[in-house]
Order: sequence, then C-alpha cells, then structure tokens
Amino acid sequence: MDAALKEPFNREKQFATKRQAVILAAGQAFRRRGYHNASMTEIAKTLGLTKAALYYYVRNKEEVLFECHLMAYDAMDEILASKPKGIVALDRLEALFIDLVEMLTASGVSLLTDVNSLGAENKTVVLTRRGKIERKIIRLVKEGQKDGSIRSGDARLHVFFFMGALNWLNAWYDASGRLKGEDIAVHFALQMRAGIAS
Amino acid sequence: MDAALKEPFNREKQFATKRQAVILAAGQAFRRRGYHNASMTEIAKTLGLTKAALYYYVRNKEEVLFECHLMAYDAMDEILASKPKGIVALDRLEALFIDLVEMLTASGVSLLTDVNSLGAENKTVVLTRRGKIERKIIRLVKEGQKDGSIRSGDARLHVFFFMGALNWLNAWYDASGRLKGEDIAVHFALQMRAGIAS
DNA sequence: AATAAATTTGACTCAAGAGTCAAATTTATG
DNA sequence: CATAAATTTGACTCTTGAGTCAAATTTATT
Repeated sequence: MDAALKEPFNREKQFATKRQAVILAAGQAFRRRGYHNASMTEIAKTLGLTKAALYYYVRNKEEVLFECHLMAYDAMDEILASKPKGIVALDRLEALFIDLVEMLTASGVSLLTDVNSLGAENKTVVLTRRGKIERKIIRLVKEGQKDGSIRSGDARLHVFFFMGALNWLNAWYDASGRLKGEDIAVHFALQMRAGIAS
Repeated sequence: MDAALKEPFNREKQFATKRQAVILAAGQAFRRRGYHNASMTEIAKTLGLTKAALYYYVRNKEEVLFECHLMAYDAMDEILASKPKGIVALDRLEALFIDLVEMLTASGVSLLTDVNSLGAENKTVVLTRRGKIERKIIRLVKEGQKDGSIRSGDARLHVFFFMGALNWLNAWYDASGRLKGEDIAVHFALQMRAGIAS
C-alpha cells in the first residue's frame, strides 16, 4: 500500500466518517427532543466533544438539520431503487414498506418532519426531495391500480395515509422497547397492504 | 335580562372567548411553522394585537402550547364519547375516524406533536391524556377482534399505524387546497377500515 | 525529537425572542 | 360627563443558545 496515495484519502475519509457521526447523533437528538430543544452543546456532549469541536465538522446547526433530512432521503432512495421489477405492484410496495420500516428502526437514521427550521433554500431542496420520493410511491400505487392489485381511489391519499404511519413511527418508536423493528415492519406492511389491496 | 346578573358573566365569557381565539391562532401558527419558529409577536400580529396584549390573556408561551394540546384532546374526547354503542366495533371505529378527520380538517383545531417543548409537568399531563385516548381506541380495536369484525394482531400496532395517518394529516393538510376535508375523511376511514378488517 | 498538520477547547460575542411594566387608551356604568 | 375597570401598547430587560477565535493539544511525518 503506497502511503502517499492512501493517506490523504484516509484523512478525508476519516473526516467524512466523523462528520456523518455528528449528523447521525444530531438526528437522534432532533428526533427525540426536537430541533430547537436539542442544543449543539448537548449533541457535542453525546459524542464526547465540546460544542466548538462540532463546528470543526459542520458550518452551522441548520446545515446539520439539512444533512439529517438528506441522510434519510438517501436511505429511502436506495431502498426505492433496489426494488426488483418482476412481481405485481402491490407486492413490490409491500417489500418496499418493510424495508423502509426496518431501515428506520434499525439504522439509526431519523426521518424528521421539521422542515420549517430550514432556510428557504434548504427547505426547497428537502421538500423537492420528499416530493420525488412521494411521487415514486404514488406511481407505484397507480401501477398497482392498473395491474389490478390495488383498489381504485386517489393514489395520493392512499400514499399519504401510510406515509403517516411511517412518519409517526419515528415519533413513538423506541429501540429499547419490547417491540422489535422487524416485527413492526411485518405488521405495518400487512396493514398497509390490506388498506389498499383490491 | 338582569344586567347585574348577566354582565359579570359576559365579561368572563368574553375574556374566555378571546383567550380561546388566542390559543386557536397560536395552534395554527405552531402547526404551520413549528412551536419555536412561531414567535409570540407573530401570533399577536395575526390577531391584530401586539405581543404585550397577548400576555393579558396567557401566562406564557408554554401555557399556550399546553392549551393547544388540551384543546385537541378535548375535541377528540368529545368525539370518542359520542359514539353510539350499538353496532359492531369496526363500524364504530370507522365512524369515529371519520369524525376525527373531519374535526381536524374543519375546526381549525391543531393536533400538535411537539410535546418536548413543554415543561415536565405539562408534558406528563399531555402524554397521559394522549395515552388515555390511545387506550380507548385500542380497547375498541380489541372489542372488534372479539366480535370478529377486526382481524387479529397487536392491537396497539393496529392503532399506531392509523393514528400516524391522523398526525401526518395535520402536517400536510391545507384547507385552501383542492382536497375537501370530508373527502379525505371518507377515504381515510375506508383505508383505515380495510387495513384491519377481518 | 522536531516540525507541521489536524483536532479540540475555553472563553468569549451576539442576536432573537420571551416576558415585564408603567402609562396610555378604550369601554362600560352611574 | 366623570369615573372606574378592562384592554392595549411602546419601550424596555433578561436569558438562552448559536456561532467565533486564538491558543492549546493531539497526531502524524521526517
């Protein structure tokens, strides 16, 4: 391994990793206590750092919130993209939903809803991103209505209904509780499915 | 009408009415922009008042948030209590859900989720209150599982799923949009029902 | 060990918004 | 109209937490 080649790469990589740790920890704090109730000092303490050290990794608090949103949407996009094309739309949607719930309960990634604490710029980006995801899922639902697996009705409302379950999950789910993420995923997927199946 | 009797009563009543208007307006602001993003000055301006005037009606901002929660739970309790006992549990649940959605879309009452901005005292009260409502609905679901109208499975999860839809509704619903609250109510009730029906 | 780069910190500044209060204004009553 | 109570306001204070920065400390490199 050529040190001259490897090390500058590792440096950046280490920095990026630590930065991600900051975003992740902040996300947890924002999810549990709310964006404004969670102070940077508090988040820093979680990581065994001081507030000033945090600012070595991020520009400001809003940027952290922004990155939290992006992190969640990246994870969702990945799941969205990984869905095989074979089967009937309802089955694909169910598999998708299971993956989403498992990701949210297992990965530590937080799906935040506070979009108003972002500046106009970032808010637009986040809402656009969310919109794209919603539209993909709506499209999937419409496919299902075409292939006969999903019953008719406003596809957008179909989706908003069960996306609510997903967002709300983030508010009440506690990893240390008795319910395992996997079980919730199976239950929720079934309920989601039954709610819109033909 | 005896003035001596009527007027002192009206005074209080007028005060209470104005106070409620403050709570309601604040609730809208909190829902749209978030508790911390909505300033008291801003809320006052909405009502054609100045911040200082607001403080004639309320002790502090937290109290307003607290009252917002209570207002929503009062409205929900009222609906919960009004449900006739006759029919099968699933039907009662559906009727209930329709009423809840219509209330949230029509009344201007906001179902807030920010419970962490409350002091320990008030937070406990609110969570207890929410817990009671959830438990009532869970009980109803269990009844349904007994009378055969609702399929088996963790009743708590059944409920958390569709309560998510309700909470999320508050985040995206816009009274000035194309979707009428009544239509959403019917759609959501159907989807809720299908999701847990036997 | 000496040097340089990366990382962390204590001790600050600063802004925003909650909350106060004495005085002004409005409303109701005799 | 005069008086008192209710309501509203402008002009404050105070707190909290975001964000900064020069200096200290740690880590890597020769």
